[in-house]
Amino acid sequence: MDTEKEVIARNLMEVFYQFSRLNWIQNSPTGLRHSELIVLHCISRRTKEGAPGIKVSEISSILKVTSPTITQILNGLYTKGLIERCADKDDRRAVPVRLTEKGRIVVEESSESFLKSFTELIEYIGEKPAEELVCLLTRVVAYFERKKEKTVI
Amino acid sequence: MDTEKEVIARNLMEVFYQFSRLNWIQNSPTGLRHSELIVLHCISRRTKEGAPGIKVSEISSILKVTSPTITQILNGLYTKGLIERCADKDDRRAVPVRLTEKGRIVVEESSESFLKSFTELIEYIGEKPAEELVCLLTRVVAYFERKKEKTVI
DNA sequence: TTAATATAGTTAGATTGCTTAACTATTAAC
DNA sequence: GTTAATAGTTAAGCAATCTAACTATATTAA
Repeated sequence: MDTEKEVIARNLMEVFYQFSRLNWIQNSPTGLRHSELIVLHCISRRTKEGAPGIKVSEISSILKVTSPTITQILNGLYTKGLIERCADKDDRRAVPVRLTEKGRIVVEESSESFLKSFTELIEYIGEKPAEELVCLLTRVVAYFERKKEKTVI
Repeated sequence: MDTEKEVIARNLMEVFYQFSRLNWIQNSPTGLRHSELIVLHCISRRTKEGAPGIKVSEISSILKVTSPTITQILNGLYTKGLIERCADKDDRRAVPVRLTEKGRIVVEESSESFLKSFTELIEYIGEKPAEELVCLLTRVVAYFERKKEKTVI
């Protein structure tokens, strides 16, 4: 006989699974992969803050993936002419990247449709519930990340 | 200048990203992949309901992946001795699968630790908030799945 | 100053989790 | 009986990572 908690736990697992297979990142008309879009936005965000570029290690750290992962994604974006690689004047090892004009256009367009998609989601579930969702998911993330640390030790 | 909704939208995107990269399926001591664990549990659930086995198409439908995906996972589980393939007496095409004794043991052990992990999560965020989370995520899933249908047409 | 250590990024290879295409055997519909 | 649909399988391909190994550069220690 399941306890109340066990029922909730099962429901959580199930909805987590469903979410895990969700395409909340919409497909790009320009044929970019999801990972590429995310990195593009990451670069855009940083350069909007006034930085001349963003380094592989910074993207890697922000997105919590390894730098070879970022390098491969950047290679794709570079091939598609959406980013350029610069030289860092303080550190010859570093390779800051920034958007090309083409990249900026792509980011702008996808930002708009992205934002539209999410503001509509907020309208769908309500503003207060959306804020609540952010809060709850943040705590879920915190729980599992702390659990992961414990497991490692 | 960002509107309130845009701020919430950004926060949602960010926490969705973090959540999507979360390992809420814990690693199996027996070296099983996450996908294998999920399929094992799917089989277990159905056979607990009294069915003699579950077909590829049923798993495929429940988990919302294609049948070649399921076949490949089943191949792995079969190799590891965790499932057996049966003959369907009504339809010679169908291949119902069920757990071996070994598979039952694996499912039992992982079910326990799985459930423990999630009941602790529920204790962490609270029972009412956990129920709220199920509800909210379910609506998020519904929103994006409906949005996907629209896009296809 | 030189040597040892650490760091930034890259390439290559491997794994996982899917998908689609093509196929065979079987079943259902006409 | 013939045609169309279905169940499952195999093979190949793609996306999204990771680790290992490497080179060049910067930092630290001797």
